[in-house]
Amino acid sequence: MTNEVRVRYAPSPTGDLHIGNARTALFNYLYARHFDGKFIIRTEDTDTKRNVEGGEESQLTFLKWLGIEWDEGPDVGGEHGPYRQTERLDTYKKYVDDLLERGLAYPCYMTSEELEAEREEQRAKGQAPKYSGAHRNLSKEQMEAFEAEGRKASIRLRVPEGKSYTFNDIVRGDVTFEASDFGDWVIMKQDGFPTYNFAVAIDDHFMGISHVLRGEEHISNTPRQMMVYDAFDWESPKFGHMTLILNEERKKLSKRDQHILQFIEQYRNLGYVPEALFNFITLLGWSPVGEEELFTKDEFIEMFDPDRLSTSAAVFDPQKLKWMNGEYIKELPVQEVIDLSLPHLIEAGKIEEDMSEERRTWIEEVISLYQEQLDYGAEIVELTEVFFKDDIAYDEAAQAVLEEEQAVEVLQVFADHLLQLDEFTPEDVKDQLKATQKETKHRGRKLFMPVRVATTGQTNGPELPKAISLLGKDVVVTRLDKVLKDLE
RNA sequence: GGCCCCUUGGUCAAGCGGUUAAGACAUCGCCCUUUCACGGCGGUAACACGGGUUCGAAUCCCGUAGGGGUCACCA
Repeated sequence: MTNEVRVRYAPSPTGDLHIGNARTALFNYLYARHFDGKFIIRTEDTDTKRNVEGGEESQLTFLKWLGIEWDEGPDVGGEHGPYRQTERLDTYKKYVDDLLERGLAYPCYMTSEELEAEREEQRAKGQAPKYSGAHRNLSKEQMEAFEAEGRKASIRLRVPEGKSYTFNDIVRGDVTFEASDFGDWVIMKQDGFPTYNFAVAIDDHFMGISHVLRGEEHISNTPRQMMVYDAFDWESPKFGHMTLILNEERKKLSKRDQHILQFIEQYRNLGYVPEALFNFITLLGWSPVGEEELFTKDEFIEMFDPDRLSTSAAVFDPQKLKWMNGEYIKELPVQEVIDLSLPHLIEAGKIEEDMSEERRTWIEEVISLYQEQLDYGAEIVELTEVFFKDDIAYDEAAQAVLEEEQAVEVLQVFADHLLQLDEFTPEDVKDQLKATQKETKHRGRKLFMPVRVATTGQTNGPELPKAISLLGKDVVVTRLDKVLKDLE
């Protein structure tokens, strides 16, 4: 094996791509690309009960959507495959047998009930739950007796006594664990499938993985994996444990958190831009040199530096993601903003799916009116509300504007002018606004605000002449009349 | 509870022995714009605490406190 950088992302096909996993994938990807190495995907599907249909495909789909590509993996193959653990069972078996033969592992016949009882007892005594080693030295006769009972064995690794395991973590420096903190742990389950820690070590070795970058929750798995490398006298990869992503309660982001969207799919569905998500996630737990925050993927690859991985956990801030996405949307060609937003208006029933050419032009203009304020596609629905409502409600601020003394006069004059109009372009509307100004001597907010509020119901919104033009003469005149009537 | 990790504004974060302790989001104010939005400028706001080491500590060491992770035949 050379010094080539080979890193991997190893998803379980148990569900969709989660933000935390996406970040792990992202950093491994950046690591590989920055150092001209290879990025590998391996499916860890040994818990067949938890695997979900299409799980792997979904993971890969959203990785691609984020702009992450890989060099080897279950879909593209490679020299170190297969890349699904369930297709590597022979390999695990072979090495388990080897350990068994050398006495470094042994069969354990305890049932899950017995093990649970053991743990309960330890907990009751205030001890750390840990396998007691009850079946550590079973005689041949004892094993046969258990077999005769119909029990099936799992295979446990004999944890060396008195040994300590230190690894130099890429993000944290030296971390040490004592062997005595661990009981003999299962490397192969009763069903013949390897356990996570065993399979990972075997695979990482045979796939030539040079660096293992993963979440901090794996830090205490590292010594277990080191035990496997030791047992075969293999050199272990370098490890790096990235900080966790926390929710606003400062707890590890869990799939059960209702208030935070945490699947990449959800962001895609809401009309987020993949580049923005990539950008945002990369800045969660890593920071570049300078003060800039908006970067392209290539820029990230260029400047990526594992030394700048942060050591303390980061709270996920959806608000900042929203802002960042808005920054990307501002830079997008209008057509892309339309593509991102229009489906949401259709879905919300604001506009019919098969619309006329005229209607399509109209809605596209409405959407483009909001490009600079839009943070994500689905937001268009609430932003454009005034275009689809019959009745508009006036909140306190709006009401206050309408009650200003000049309001009635301004609205009356403006309405009269609009009535004269044949054409209703933004320019025409603007001209009438000017005419109203001349006639009433009101300008600035005294002029615009009552008009804005009366026509849109809001004290803020898009550029007024354009908005009024798009609203259409009938709607605008009706709204003005209604307000004037109410104010009498 | 054992073990491991972490601790700079509300949030993300820079800082790696000498700084007026950056920047961004959020928030507040002002300016620009005949309104709004965008944008620009500015304000409020932080080194968890206690001991050391040092001429000097946000930076190094040790404690304390707090937070988190993990202790499965899940991954």
